[in-house]
Amino acid sequence: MITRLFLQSHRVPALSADDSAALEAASSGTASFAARRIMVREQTPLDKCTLLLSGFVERYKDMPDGRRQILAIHVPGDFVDLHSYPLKRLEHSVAALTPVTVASFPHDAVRALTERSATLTELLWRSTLIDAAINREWIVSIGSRGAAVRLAHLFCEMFIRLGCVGMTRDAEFDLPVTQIDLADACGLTAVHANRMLRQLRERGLVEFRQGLVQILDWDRLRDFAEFDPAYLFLT
Amino acid sequence: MITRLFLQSHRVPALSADDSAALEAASSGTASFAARRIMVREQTPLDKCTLLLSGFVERYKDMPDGRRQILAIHVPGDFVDLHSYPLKRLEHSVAALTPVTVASFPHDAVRALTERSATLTELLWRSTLIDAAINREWIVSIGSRGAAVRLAHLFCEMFIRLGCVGMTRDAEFDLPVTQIDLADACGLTAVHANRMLRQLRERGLVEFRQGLVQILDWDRLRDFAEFDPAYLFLT
DNA sequence: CGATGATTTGATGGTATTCAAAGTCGGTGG
DNA sequence: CCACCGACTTTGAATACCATCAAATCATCG
Repeated sequence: MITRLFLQSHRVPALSADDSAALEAASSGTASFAARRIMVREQTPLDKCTLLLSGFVERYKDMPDGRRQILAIHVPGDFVDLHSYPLKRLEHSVAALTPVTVASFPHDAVRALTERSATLTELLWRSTLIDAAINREWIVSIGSRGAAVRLAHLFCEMFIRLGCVGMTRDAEFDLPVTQIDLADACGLTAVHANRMLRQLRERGLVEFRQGLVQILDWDRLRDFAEFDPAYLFLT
Repeated sequence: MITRLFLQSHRVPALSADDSAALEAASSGTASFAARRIMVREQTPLDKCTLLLSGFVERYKDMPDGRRQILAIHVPGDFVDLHSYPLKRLEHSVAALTPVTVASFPHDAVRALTERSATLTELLWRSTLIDAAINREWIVSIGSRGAAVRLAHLFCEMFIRLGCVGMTRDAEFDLPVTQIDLADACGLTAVHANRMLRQLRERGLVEFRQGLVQILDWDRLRDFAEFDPAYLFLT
């Protein structure tokens, strides 16, 4: 059941057995990547999409001056580059944050799915648009929230998204990234991210160390981060 | 020909006469909105999509503290909220920047289009994903470019996008927004945006006043803004 | 156990925000 | 037609926030 986590995180109420089987069968196989390995380089023509089965993946853009902006962090069950089907190439790169396993879905097979079922089409399309909604929430975060709030918001988002695929334990979860990664995602320097993380810890909101996030007070963290999960479209 | 500008800006090489006619016929009619009118309020259930025929539209989110983050600026030919078809509601609001005319496409009609043609499906899907790619470029801009560069980049983007629909004149174009809007789009205060606009003018790159953008030196502006139109997927 | 990459801390400077006020522009009504 | 009004633009001064530079400490791993 390669597509189990994908369907689980999208709370699909009713997908016919037929559609479900067709989606599962559309995969052409699985693959693995080592941690920190570049999986897709920007502008490379693509002919298949990648469903993340295990591990964490980032989408990012490198800037001419050496800066790096992370655009998305993907968790198991995410269709990392489903948008390559209509676009044929990506304008950003994709890399593994940890060792990962993925399933491949050839563009031809995706097209066949869309010809077969409008419901499947809507599900897949919807999945790419939830990614876009997350992109927009990051615009809000980076554009109009302070540094500490940005980090807190990211932790809230990951807590909810990982919870959907059963990857949280009570009030903690693994987020196997460095402070540099957090900084690159939030549009901060690593130094400043470090100071803000300390502040979040000292305020008793959330603690991050070595890829482990411990939520100290969910209610206060949520309020501090102005976090409203509506943009994740879980309902 | 309601869909003329949409098809023009997406450089569709070959859409069958049938598909083209079906798309055109999917519209349920047109409507108008006054400038600064809210067209869609966030979280309202939607049953139709909106194609912008004339005028400018913004997508934005209001923050609890009164700040406002603009997420996208739409020009004629843009399917402003096509993503409401798979999502059923929007996590942001939509408002007219100028007087606008739009064409409506009921979700049912869009679904019928996807059942009818995989090529049309791909075209519509692709259109929503180009919006997402623009969202991501804004993340890059806001997250890792300085204020003046952000503004310059936005002017470059609008110049190219408006050029696609024939709304530029030589080296100038109308961008009927206020400095406050520019600031809200770029994650700046209006005061700082004003200072940076002066800097851009004094550097001889681009001049903005009263909704008119005049490009003083395109090559230098493009370089200054680190602008690469690849993310617009025009080819 | 050195080497490498990540985290932490300090000092300093630059960028952008905030607060305040004056100036400009269009539009409206007397 | 002109005075007035509100919204936008522009400027100044003080401050806050975040970046930069530098160096020390801490992990982790070959």
